[in-house]
Amino acid sequence: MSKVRTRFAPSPTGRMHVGNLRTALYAYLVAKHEGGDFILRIEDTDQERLVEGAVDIIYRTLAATGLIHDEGPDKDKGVGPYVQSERQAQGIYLEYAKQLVEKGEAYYCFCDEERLAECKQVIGDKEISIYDKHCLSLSKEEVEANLAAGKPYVIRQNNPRTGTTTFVDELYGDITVDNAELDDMILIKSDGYPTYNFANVVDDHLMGITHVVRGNEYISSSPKYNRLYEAFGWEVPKYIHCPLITNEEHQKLSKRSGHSSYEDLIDQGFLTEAVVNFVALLGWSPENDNEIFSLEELVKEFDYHRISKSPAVFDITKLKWMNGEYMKAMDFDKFYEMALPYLKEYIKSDVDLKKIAKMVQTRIEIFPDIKDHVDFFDAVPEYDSAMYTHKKMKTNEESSLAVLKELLPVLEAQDDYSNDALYALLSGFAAEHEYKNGYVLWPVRTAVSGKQMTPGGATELMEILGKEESIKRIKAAIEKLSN
RNA sequence: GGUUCCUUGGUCAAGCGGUUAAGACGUCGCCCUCUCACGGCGAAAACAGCGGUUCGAUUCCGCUAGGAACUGCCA
Repeated sequence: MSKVRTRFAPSPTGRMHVGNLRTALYAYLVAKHEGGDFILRIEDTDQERLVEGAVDIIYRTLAATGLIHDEGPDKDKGVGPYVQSERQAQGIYLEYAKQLVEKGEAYYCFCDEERLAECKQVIGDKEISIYDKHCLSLSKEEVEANLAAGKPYVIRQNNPRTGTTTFVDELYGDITVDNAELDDMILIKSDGYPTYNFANVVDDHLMGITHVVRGNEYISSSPKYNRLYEAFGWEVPKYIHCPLITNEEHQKLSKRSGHSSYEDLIDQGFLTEAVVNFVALLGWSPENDNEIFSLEELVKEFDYHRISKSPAVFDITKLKWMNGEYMKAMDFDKFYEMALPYLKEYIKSDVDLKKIAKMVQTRIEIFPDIKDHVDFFDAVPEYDSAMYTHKKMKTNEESSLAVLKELLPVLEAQDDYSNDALYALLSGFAAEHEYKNGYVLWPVRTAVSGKQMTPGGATELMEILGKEESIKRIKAAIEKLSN
């Protein structure tokens, strides 16, 4: 058994789509589970779709997610270059295409747009075109003459019209199609660049890729790739086609969903580890029912035979839950560091942000959730006094006013505003008056926060607010309730 | 339209001929509790339909329906 080699071969066209991220993850895991190599190859053969900076995004994303490649443009281990435009410049693809022409497996095509338009037909609302092998009949002399005249050309694969072609997918098994379905796809474009279809096969072979991990959308063109391998006499790699990731409407995840890329998710306050974990489980499940996996654990557990065949909906709600799990499990210092920018954005007053971070850590799923938890620290928001009425606490506006009035001098006399001291004070006060704790703590918490729910209890909040601010807020509440 | 693939609760999914059809998210209820959250316990919720094969089908086969992908000088 030779060493497993997989590759991730993205096009530098923008952000990292979550489908691509998962493909990269699976390719990485297939290799690493077997102690193999993971290779990065940049497929920039479409010069028109290139986006500046997109290659950097690819590098950054792989580094951030921990999908470290063993070989790539920046780490040549002898089968480079790892960027297709550079390989093109070396003439690699044209050379191999010519070999195919020699064998009669491919041919030059000089058809222009006008000629090609004749092959098009509209069925329903779709336009389809099947090339009619028009240029296959050109004699060698005619081809030479056209070439010499500098006529633009493409090189097409010459597929048979009869018989069938079968390829094997590790997950889907044997897939057979009629050769009549196989269009004579273009191998070399008129600008001299290879198409994905051709460059992929040539490079995967030249780079010694043993397992081709890619999206499901390539499954229908795989028979044509197989014919290429056979035409060259090359060994066909193992294919692993991953199921699609869809939106809630069961359609291809698009930019419009707002969370279609890894970078979108990070912008929205998700943690890299959670995104990787979540995406791993979209189309794959472990033998046990564990759901929280670090990348290292995934490497150990990942058996690609357990990848499922049906498409999976990207459920942002479950991702949020998972993110929350990572938030809670995170080392506090690290959490504090990451939460700080958010805390500072929503809290301008001089309070102990570390304490607030601690309160908030078990209550948020993504960082932006912090806002709703802390927006009362700077100032009590406008609120309805009806909030003082709480059935379970047996409180209402009148009882709250009475309690707060009674409590005010007690709180003014208190100097130790630590949570423990305050709690002892208030529960002592309640016991003394034969009140239930909630009967006094509910109005205090409401007075001090103006909110239905807060990241901590009344006394915890007062510890952070401090004596002066707490008293001020209680007084304001008495004022409000008195009107 | 053609080709190929897919089909277990709302979602992710286990299952690979005999099960009370796991587990998770979400939802709902209860407990804990100075609110909320965390945590604990529990509930509702699924084999697309129809035919075969079989002593026995969620599991195998076929058909139907639904969905998706491909059908580019994009990948």
